Amino acid sequence: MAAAKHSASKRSVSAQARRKQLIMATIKCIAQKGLSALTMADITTEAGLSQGIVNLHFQSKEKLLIETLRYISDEYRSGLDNIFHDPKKTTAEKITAHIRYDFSRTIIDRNKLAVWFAFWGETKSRPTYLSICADYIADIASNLTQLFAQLKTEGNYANVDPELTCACYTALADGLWLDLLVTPKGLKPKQAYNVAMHYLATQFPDHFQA
Amino acid sequence: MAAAKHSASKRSVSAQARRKQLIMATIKCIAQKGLSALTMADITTEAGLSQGIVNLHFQSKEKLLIETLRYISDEYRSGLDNIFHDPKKTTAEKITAHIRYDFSRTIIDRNKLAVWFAFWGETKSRPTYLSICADYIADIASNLTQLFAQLKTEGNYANVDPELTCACYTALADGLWLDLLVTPKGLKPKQAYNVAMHYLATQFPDHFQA
DNA sequence: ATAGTAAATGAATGGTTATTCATTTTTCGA
DNA sequence: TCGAAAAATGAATAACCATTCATTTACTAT
Repeated sequence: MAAAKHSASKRSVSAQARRKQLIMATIKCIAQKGLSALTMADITTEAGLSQGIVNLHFQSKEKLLIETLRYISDEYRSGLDNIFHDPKKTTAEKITAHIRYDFSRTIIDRNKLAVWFAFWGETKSRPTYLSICADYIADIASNLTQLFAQLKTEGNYANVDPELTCACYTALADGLWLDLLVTPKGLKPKQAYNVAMHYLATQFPDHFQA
Repeated sequence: MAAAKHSASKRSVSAQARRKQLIMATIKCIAQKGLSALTMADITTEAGLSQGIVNLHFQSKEKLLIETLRYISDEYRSGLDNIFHDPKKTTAEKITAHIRYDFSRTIIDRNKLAVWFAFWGETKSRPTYLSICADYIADIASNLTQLFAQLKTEGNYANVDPELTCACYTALADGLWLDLLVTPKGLKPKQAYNVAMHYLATQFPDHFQA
């Protein structure tokens, strides 16, 4: 009856979809107000739902925050896993895809960057946040080190230390993300990508260009 | 009278010293509890003073936080300024000193790192935090780029792009700080220093060793 | 259609916390 | 030594906010 029922308005949405809707609203609100000024009312208003909805679906604010961190963490990790396990790509192509991904629109969305750093800023005092972060970091470092080790063999790069290169690239990417967040007018995504490539070119000059 | 009057106990301290005492307590508390759970009571208890003291010296909690960010920001910047303006150092020595400083005990104190990242996580929503950060970042980048440009000339490094090298080193250092904060058991200060040196060695191999 | 169930609402509650300010303590010049 | 001014205190206040739950609304199976 009547006009079209557009979008996920009001009811008639699965519990999972509602949870995701709330997580999205949380990401937006953290970016807009910061973790420390964030209220339940902000989140539910942003989601266009009622006050009590978060407690209904997540029990508490703290649990919603943890699920939000887990959401962006899983999203990031799964994107990289797809690249790592893609049988159609060579080692060098996987590395290129990894870096492209690190500076793609999905990942360097400033709302999401704000969420990353908001949580990182609290890890020292919140063991749960820390363990979620430590978890995916170890996972990714292991894959990337392996890729660098393979390329070292394939390309006869005698002087490359895969672990060191991985530590350096990882730190560099984190730092570039920070720059993209705090100096959005100073550094553009494309430039950040170029900086990352510039470093890789120093390690694997036959495969990557600055 | 009786026994000795040790340390800055209770009264008889200049306004400036009291302000610094409160800033120090704030740094410790942010590291312990995080920005979002931080209360005035935490800070005043840590300082061993009364409830109302922060409002007396800083007017509000927000102003204390801003002064705290400014404090660590100024401390960091002034240390680098001394190095940059030291007439007894060659260009290469200044760069080495800069990196040593970036990974020295004063700077990578985990309490202070926690404060840096706590504020960075909020910069998107707090223009004041952002402007304090953006300010010192621009300052330091300008000095460091200049040092790299000089060394390029002095050492005939035709392929070095001083601005790119500065952007890369700066991001790398930020990322390594983050690692030191979130994975203290994974990365030690000395290793972080080595990673930074490893990058510089790719740019100025005759002056720095990986 | 309808009853029964699940989802959502939002006003009320209770705990927390920044800020205020009347009072107390300390300092210091005369 | 004394008195005025400055510094510090901490109990009281008022605002805020996460959570609860009785009630309402929507969905589904019969």
